[in-house]
Amino acid sequence: MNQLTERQKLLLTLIVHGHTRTALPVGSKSMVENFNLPFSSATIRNELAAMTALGYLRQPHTSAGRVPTEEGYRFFVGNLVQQTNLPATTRNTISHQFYQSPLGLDNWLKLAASVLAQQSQAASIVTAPHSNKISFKHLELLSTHAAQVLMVLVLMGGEVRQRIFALEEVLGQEALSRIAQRFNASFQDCDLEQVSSGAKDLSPSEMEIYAHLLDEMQLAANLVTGDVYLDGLNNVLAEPEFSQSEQALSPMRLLEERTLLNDVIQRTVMNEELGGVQVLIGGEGTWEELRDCSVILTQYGIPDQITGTIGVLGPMRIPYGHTISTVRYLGDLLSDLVSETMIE
Amino acid sequence: MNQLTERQKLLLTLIVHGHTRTALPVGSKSMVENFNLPFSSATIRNELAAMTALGYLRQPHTSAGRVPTEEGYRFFVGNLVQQTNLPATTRNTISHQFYQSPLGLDNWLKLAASVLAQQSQAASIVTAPHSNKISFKHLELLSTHAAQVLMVLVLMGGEVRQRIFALEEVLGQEALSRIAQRFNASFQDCDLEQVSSGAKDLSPSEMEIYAHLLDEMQLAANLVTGDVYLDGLNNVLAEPEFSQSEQALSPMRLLEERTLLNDVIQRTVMNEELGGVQVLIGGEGTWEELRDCSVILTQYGIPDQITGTIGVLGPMRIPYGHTISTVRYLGDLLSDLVSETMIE
DNA sequence: ATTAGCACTCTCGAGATGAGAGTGCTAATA
DNA sequence: TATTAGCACTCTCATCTCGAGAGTGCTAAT
Repeated sequence: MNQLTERQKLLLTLIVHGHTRTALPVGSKSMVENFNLPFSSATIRNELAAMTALGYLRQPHTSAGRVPTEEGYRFFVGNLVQQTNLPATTRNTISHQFYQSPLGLDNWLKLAASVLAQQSQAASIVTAPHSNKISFKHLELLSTHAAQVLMVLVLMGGEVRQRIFALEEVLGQEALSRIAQRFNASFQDCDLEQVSSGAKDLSPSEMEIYAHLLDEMQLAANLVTGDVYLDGLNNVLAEPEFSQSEQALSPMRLLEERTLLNDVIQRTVMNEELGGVQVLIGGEGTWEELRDCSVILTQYGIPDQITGTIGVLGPMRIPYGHTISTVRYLGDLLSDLVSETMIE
Repeated sequence: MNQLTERQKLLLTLIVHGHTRTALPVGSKSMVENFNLPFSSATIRNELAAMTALGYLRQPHTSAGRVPTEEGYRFFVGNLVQQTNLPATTRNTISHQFYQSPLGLDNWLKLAASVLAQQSQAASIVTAPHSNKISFKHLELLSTHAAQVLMVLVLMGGEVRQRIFALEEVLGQEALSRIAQRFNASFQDCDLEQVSSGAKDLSPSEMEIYAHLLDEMQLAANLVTGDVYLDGLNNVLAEPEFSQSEQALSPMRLLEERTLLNDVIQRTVMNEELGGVQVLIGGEGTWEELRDCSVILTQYGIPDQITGTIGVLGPMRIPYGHTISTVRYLGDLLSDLVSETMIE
């Protein structure tokens, strides 16, 4: 690992900040002017040449200023970025909004997406929290119309799932309630496996209902269907690097297609740094669509029990310090909210 | 009302189609070539001049071809568009997808949005169906943790709403079930007004729960929170008229901001034509953001009971015939699905 | 090790130019 | 009278040139 001198680190930091602000390459002369540094532009040029050779900087063309490479950003985020805690006033404004918002997890998630988008001036992504291990909490069966039944299933963690189906035979509300009561008694706190092995002496109608119950739990376990809240798409579209609409399409696709998003989230949950916040810079060689983007993500919720993801997608020159802090703060906030409303 | 000759109608139709395909102004010479018409370009020029004077056509600049004006599109949609029914194979492909999709209204809505976006090559909008008159169907109270309670409320129409709150006093599951049972008995099929006037002899805890119940019903009645499913945003971004990212932002804002969307939907439900499908061309003087856009909407569900909206936002040169047919078909499909799963 | 100076390179915006497509008008034609 | 051929004219758009501006690398002096 090639170490940089302190002065080189300073220069890298300045270039990152400068380029973050202006979206333009930054050159030696302008650096001296703007930051009035204690050395001359020629000195800086020498340093920049060295860092370019090391792969941390890049020139869009001969005789332009320098721009950080992916490597450069990675080094910056790994070693140089300063972990500012969000100022107290900002924190208060945000938590106040949550306090004022109507109750309910989905409202909070929407709000989190909205706040994050506004704070980071980028696109935000919030996935609904999801129990890793599903377990049965409560079942309700309601007669709706003829043989049709509305099934409401409550899982550990407070996840509520509903399904409407029709039975072969018409059953009244009393009969349905009795069945629900029986299932509630036998499956209390059972996980998917226990429920699937625990069926005995069922009548045909009970068997049908049991099948739907099992199916719904399985669906919840795999949960391809988890809600995803997006906000601030226009922020990323407004960035100059995405001004040609083609360029903007690829990251947009990522946000719209669930599968890609899941892929990114799953592969990113590996290591723990920056207080659990993950930073993915420029696709990391894996995601061609993200060549010019960075993604900043964190998990929230209760580890190994019920977790969701909150994060941001923006241009590679996103203000890392502030964005990382914001993502972490909102992640912690959502974690608190989730554990408060958690069913034990 | 200025009537057009048959030939002028033909020419208008050709211009609309031509411009829909190419996004370019279409001129007299190219029309003769492409459609080999039985009259010369000079004749066409005369006609075009007349129609330009009438306000149906417009020249982006002197000596360019013609483009339909809002008026022109409106005339086209009002008198000239042919109501193609969707080809049977397309209909089958679509309904097959619904058949294959996992059960559940929200999945259907997502699917509808996705199918519509793909078919129309524009942005699709689907709002969740919403009961116009809220009425109580069933209440369930579950103890979660200490004094915390999960309330699950089922409304007529199968809408399920949930809320978590804490009581002053800790109540066991049995006590909660008893309260729920009592509420279920007294409020069966009551509407908001009846529920709000029907509270008598309540214990302090019951009073708390009752307040939450009432609040949740009120929330459902106003339903600012209704889910909206969007898809195909990239389709509209890909259109050449929105290639400068600024231009694209305004319609995007419309889609992201709930309020604007509701506004458009509400004001557009007036008259019935084209089989209930509404066509809003170029903002109609009211919505500046939609100057270059058209919106095609229809209501689905059961009129006056539970309704939602499905539609499309695209460039003004959207293929009206096909898009209108598609919106209508999907609206009908959703209506069927909703009434099938309707709670009486 | 740092810096002043200089020649050189590259982008970017401002005109200049010409091909192409389209128009309106006039006069001839069916 | 309706249609059409012909023509002069207009406007855009892509391409080109050209000079200003910003930045670089290198060399020689401090």
